Amino acid sequence: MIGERIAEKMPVLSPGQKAIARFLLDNSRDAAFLTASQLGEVAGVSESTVVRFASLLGYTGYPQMRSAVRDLLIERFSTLERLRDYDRAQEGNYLHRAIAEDIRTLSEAQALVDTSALEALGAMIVNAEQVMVAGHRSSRALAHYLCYYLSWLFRGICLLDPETAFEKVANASRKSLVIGISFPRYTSWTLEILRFSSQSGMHTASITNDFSSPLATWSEVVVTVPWKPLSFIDSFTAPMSVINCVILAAAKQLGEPVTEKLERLEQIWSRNRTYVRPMKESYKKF
Amino acid sequence: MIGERIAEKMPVLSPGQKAIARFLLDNSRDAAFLTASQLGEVAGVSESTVVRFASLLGYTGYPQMRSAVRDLLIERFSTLERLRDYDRAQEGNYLHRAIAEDIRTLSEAQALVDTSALEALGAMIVNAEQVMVAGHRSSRALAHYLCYYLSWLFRGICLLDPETAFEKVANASRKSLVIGISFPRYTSWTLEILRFSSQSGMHTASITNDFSSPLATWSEVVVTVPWKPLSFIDSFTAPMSVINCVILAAAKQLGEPVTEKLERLEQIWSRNRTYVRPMKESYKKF
DNA sequence: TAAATCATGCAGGAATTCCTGCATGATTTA
DNA sequence: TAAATCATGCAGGAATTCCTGCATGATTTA
Repeated sequence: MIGERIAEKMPVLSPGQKAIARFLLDNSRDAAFLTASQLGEVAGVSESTVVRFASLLGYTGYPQMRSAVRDLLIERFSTLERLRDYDRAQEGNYLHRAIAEDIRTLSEAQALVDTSALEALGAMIVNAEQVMVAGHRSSRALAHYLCYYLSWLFRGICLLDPETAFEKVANASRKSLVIGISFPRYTSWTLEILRFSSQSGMHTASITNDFSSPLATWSEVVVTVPWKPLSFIDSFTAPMSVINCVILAAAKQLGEPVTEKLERLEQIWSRNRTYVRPMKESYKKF
Repeated sequence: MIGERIAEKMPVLSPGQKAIARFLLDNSRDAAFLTASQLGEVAGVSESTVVRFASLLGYTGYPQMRSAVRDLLIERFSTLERLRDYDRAQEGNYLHRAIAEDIRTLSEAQALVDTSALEALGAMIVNAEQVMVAGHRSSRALAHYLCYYLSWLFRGICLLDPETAFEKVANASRKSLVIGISFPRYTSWTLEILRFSSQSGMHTASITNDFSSPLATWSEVVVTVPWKPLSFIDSFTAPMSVINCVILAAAKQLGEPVTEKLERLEQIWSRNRTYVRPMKESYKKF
């Protein structure tokens, strides 16, 4: 596979060669048909550089590299054809089917998603003094994700953990919001937190699979997500997508300040080197 | 379109030309890549006949005809891709569109998913003495999810955290596996962990967006997931689905013991009241 | 700051691919 | 049956594409 060869050599590639690599990875469909000089042109380097790139990857020449790209393209093409012909679900191995199942659930989620509930939740988040998110076991991943992005935009975002959850809720203002995330089989912990919060007079919301969920009883706003387990796994693909929607809805309610906040974060990140530096410098490192 | 040109000329074609025409129509996928003499060979005629066939169809030369075949192929390819995309993107509000975008990315993931890489990763997990997962910031949600389910089936699963990550890796056996999860813009921390692990002689793998990812450099196995940000959010819907696949692949490699382990877990959960008791009883409670 | 190393483009020759005149044998027409 | 027409392959030249030595300027190292 050419992708692997590129990955392997990535650190030793020169800027021009990286340009070629990126073009190949992003546009393999078109690259499969280009001559060395054409590829050079679109990548902004000379024909020579392209040819040398091919031999650097271990091909005996440019034509051999192009064949590799072609094989890749043909394979993708056949996969697509096969998937179409045999209607997603049937064909492919168990991994393809697993993703197909997620796609189906997600389509359902799209059809069923309750926009007004999402926007209501968005508004609650914006107006809350503090937002606490409760999710346990597998749902904790979702809770973490939600908290992570909300904390880009809001203050007082907090991921509840079993050790201190009740204390945190007990000490929070009445104007705070507690969001519970749980899917069958619902964890007792999340339910207890939500009940306690609701009974303490706080605002509550839940992200769960259905209105019949026990969480719904203690929630002012319920965002439902169709949910289908995959073998023994819960498959949180659809909930993940809907949580994106929650974040977007909250951001939209917040309005203007979002851009400003994001810009400030950008500066902070670059000052603190949170992310890998862009290409050219990381190249130096190796 | 070339098909029409062929249809038009069909009655006046000689036997050799008909052989070419038939090959082109039946195998346009492969024909798009052949030279005149190669096409002649597979069709059982000489190069000359192929070239003359091209001009008979009204092309100025063989390369022009091949371009037409290529355009056809590319168009079919894009159509297939578009079909998968359900084109719901248009309708609905921004929340519907956000989910539609996720669906599209997921379809792409399904087409591109590298089954062999997933299974290789599954095997690595099964054979590792310990499995440590590194994910930071938004990717931490994914790392948590992966760890959570792996710990149902395997011992020695561990979610690395910034405080003790290097110490844990340094003390782990060489037979352990470190899995890095990161997407653009890659977090430095995850990269460092992976590099350190790889240089310490441990097994490494990564779940990332592309072979050109810096993580790929330090990974024996790379599982790629197409990844598209949604506004300012990363949208980990597709990665979430692929992580399900990783878990499934590992479970499948483990084989028989899975059922047994799950049954034991069931007993433990019910003994510890981890989950809310089934309907009837929980209903009484309220 | 100077020397060394490296990436890159250009140029020109090598290799490949394409095109076409001519010869040959098959098929059709008279 | 004989002449004419046609399809086809071969051969060799034209065009395109690929490859590599050399020079240049950038970057790194000492």
